[in-house]
Amino acid sequence: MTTPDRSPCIVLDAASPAVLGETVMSRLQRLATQHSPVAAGERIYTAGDAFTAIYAVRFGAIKTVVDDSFGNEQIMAFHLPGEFFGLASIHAGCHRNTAIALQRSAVCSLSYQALESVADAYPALRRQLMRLMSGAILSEQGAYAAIAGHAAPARLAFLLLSLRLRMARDQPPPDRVSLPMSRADLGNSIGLTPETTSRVFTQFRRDGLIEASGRQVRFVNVPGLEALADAIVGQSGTDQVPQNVAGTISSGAGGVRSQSFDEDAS
Amino acid sequence: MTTPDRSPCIVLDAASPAVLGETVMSRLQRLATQHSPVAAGERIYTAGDAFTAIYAVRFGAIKTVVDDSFGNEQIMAFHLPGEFFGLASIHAGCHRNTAIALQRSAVCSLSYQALESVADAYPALRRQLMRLMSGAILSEQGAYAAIAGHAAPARLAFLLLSLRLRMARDQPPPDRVSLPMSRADLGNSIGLTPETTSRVFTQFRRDGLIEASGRQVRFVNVPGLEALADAIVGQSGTDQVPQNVAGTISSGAGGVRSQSFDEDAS
DNA sequence: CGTAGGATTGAGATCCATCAAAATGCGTGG
DNA sequence: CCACGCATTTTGATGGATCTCAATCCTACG
Repeated sequence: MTTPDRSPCIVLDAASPAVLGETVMSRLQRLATQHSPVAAGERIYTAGDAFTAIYAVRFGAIKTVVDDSFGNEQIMAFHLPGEFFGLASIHAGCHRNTAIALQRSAVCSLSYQALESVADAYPALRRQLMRLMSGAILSEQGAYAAIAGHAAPARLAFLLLSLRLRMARDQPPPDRVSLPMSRADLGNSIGLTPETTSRVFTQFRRDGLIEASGRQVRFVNVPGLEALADAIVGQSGTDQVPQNVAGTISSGAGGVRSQSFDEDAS
Repeated sequence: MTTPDRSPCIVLDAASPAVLGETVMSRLQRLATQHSPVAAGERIYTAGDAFTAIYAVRFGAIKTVVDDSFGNEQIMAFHLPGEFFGLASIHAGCHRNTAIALQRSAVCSLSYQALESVADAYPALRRQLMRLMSGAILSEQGAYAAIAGHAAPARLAFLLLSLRLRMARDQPPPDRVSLPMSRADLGNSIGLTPETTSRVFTQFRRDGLIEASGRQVRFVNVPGLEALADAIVGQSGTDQVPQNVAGTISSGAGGVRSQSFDEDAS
């Protein structure tokens, strides 16, 4: 599974040398391990495994899940290309969730021990790591607010809009997206049954909000969806970048963007 | 509000000098600012404020909330003595939630800039900070799993058990606890209305799981509550420390323990 | 072409929010 | 010490939203 790293990890490509410097970048690239693609359904790591590295998605899509006593799976988050996962496991020293590929996917891993060494030497990297972790907390909070005390349409609208923004890494938000996950997974992640999820989909279709056939979704009326999701996101509706902070965009819910290593305006 | 720091912050007291060393400890204590107690309902910080420091609870109890478009408040988490809050705001550079005292409380703040400086000099502190952040992600995940697709009794049982463990910082779990928050807040944090929350309380009373009068709660049948909450926590029921990692315990949901600065077995 | 898994739709039951009202607790002031 | 007023808690009745069970349809894939 651990192949020699030919092409540099896309995640590290995304990181701006302007922020971290060429030296840090090259050191980071050396400690990144490319993994060969895995098929849909394959596990990247399993709950209970020793924690040794954090992961980033190169292509495909990953879900992180936990299982309850009865074996029911609860999806914690989806992780799209350029996003990190496995950060929650630093604390415990072993993985607290299981990472499963939703489709043919490839990830790269950053040895946490090595990452610590490099970070010891480069404060700038350390700060980016802190921001990355903080962004993960923020994402969780957004997802939490999304499902706590909100109706099914609001939850689904929120999730779809979030996925739409995250699927286009830098491009303007696309009209059409190809969802990497089933209706069941989509619903599970926001606390809905597959049936209810499907029903809300057809309702959205009837209301002219989207066109959907299978996993292909076309966003027809984005403002309409946003009106539904606004009950969740709050903060005056527009989820704009706060101010002129050395900042990046944080999607309301979902994965942790590697963009956190970026610096767009500086 | 910012008074000279007389007594060392309880949070830093909890940090083990054995891990960080006396030098780091004294530097940390110097950058910690004690704040005078605030009354119930007072805000520690408000969403939109510039982010300058992370906070820890000395005594009392804090809730962090976000407001949706309609002004409805959604409680993200409760923070009990010894726990940190405000970590989600590192990413954005400004606070993304509002921290409100549930009762007369005191907090201390750690200037983030100063914290970074000290962390630059002391790798051990940096690692503890990373574990602290990771623990926050873990807590959010636990809370998320708790409310996603679970019935009201399971959610409330989970929350009560979590609060019970966290109210006793090191002592064995107490039979009786005095909840710092109203039924409404209790319910809001797990996506329930005050009425439903009250009903589940009476149901728990009828079933002999707890005795409750006002905010005083006596845990009569802990295994019974755990059976309800087990549908959430999963992981083979017992939430034990993973292995012989340089690890600490992470309560399933809620705040971030300052215990993260501790090292019990090493 | 046939099968299997996913998606959709339907009917019924259940859970929870809502609206409404009564009861309890608590601080204040008489 | 008691009475009052307000907030919180509790309880009830009702309706709506979502889950469950079940069947059908669709699509992808062998």
